[in-house]
Amino acid sequence: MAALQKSIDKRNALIQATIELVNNDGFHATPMSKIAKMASVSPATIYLYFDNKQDLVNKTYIEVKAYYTAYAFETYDESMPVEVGFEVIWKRIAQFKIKESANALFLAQCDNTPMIDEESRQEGIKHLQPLLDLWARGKIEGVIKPLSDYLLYAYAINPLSFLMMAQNRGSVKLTKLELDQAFEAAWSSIKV
Amino acid sequence: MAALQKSIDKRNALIQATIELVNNDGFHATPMSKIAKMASVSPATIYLYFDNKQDLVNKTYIEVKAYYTAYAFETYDESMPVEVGFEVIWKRIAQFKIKESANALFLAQCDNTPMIDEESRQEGIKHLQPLLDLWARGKIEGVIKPLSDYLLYAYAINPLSFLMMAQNRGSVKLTKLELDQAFEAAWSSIKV
DNA sequence: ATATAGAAAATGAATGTTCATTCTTTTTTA
DNA sequence: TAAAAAAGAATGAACATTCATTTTCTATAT
Repeated sequence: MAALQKSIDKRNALIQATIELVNNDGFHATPMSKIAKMASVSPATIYLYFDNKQDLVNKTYIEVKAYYTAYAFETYDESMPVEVGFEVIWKRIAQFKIKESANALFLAQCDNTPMIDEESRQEGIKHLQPLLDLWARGKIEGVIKPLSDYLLYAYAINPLSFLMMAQNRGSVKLTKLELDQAFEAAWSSIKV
Repeated sequence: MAALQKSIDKRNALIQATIELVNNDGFHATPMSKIAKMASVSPATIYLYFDNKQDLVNKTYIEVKAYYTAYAFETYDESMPVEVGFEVIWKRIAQFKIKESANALFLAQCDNTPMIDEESRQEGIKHLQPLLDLWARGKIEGVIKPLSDYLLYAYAINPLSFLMMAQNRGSVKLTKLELDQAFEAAWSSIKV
């Protein structure tokens, strides 16, 4: 038990170090030795937990993605009206991008580069299903425009990623007002 | 004259090879030797045209960005009404993402990773000024919502990048209809 | 027009470093 | 005390960059 606990701590430390270093320097500019040092572990120890560098980053991606989607749907309930459901999910996602910005930044980087295996990427997409179901219901009820899921995502959700990245770079500071405005813009673009 | 011409050809070949290889493998997974081979040139020759690898990718970025913005504003004229001007620019940008997808993909990758120097990134942003001016005019005339430029960009322009990347990955195929729908969504989110 | 010397451009082969991964030994755990 | 976990040092490959030569240009003298 104590041993297992210790192992989990080490694994977590490795995952955290990977996120932070990849965020700062990018995947290929991050040596295993640096990850090990930041996790207070020998380089060789990494290979007790992961097969190799690619496996480490794939598993980190999947783990962060799972955390993200759990966070996103935390307060959502399928019995909510479409409009309410969308607002609830959208605001949780926004909150995630703000409060968990390191995690969010890591996901954005993974989604925008060839650093992740296509297989792991697919794995990550599945998790958004409840949102797709909500949109399907919204289309049937005539509340949401009959657009493809990709279009809905591009206008309703993805802009948050862009804003988060800009904020993280220091180019912009998202106020409460701007966040409300962003939600309005998102809703305007997909509502009937 | 003939010599200069030859030099420009080699430089272009190097830039093209950089774009293609970085798109496929990412910056740090692209060795200089591979770039040289694709450009039919010796590795040493790269250093006659660029200081080092970072300089090569910075210059490639700035060059592609300049091409992009020239393309975007090609058919725009400041005397146009705001609504028309926006549509004209938006559609040119869409066209660029579709017809010049390799260039567009390269820019997206640069904008979403730490691979480019902050200085080169700043350099690239300036070029969008005519669009910002158009928005300023639109706000004064009460045609466009009084949102920050980052918000406007996030909802009016950036979704195109997302759609382009998804299309490039084969996840979606943008039809003429979907492009029109995308424009409608973009306009809905920023118009008063 | 042609030949040629000197400069510029280009090359392939080194160089030295960095890094992922493995090996052998030591430490910790049960 | 034996098995598991961890460590640090070693290994070998990959890579950015440089070096020593060779090739190509160009401008001038014949």
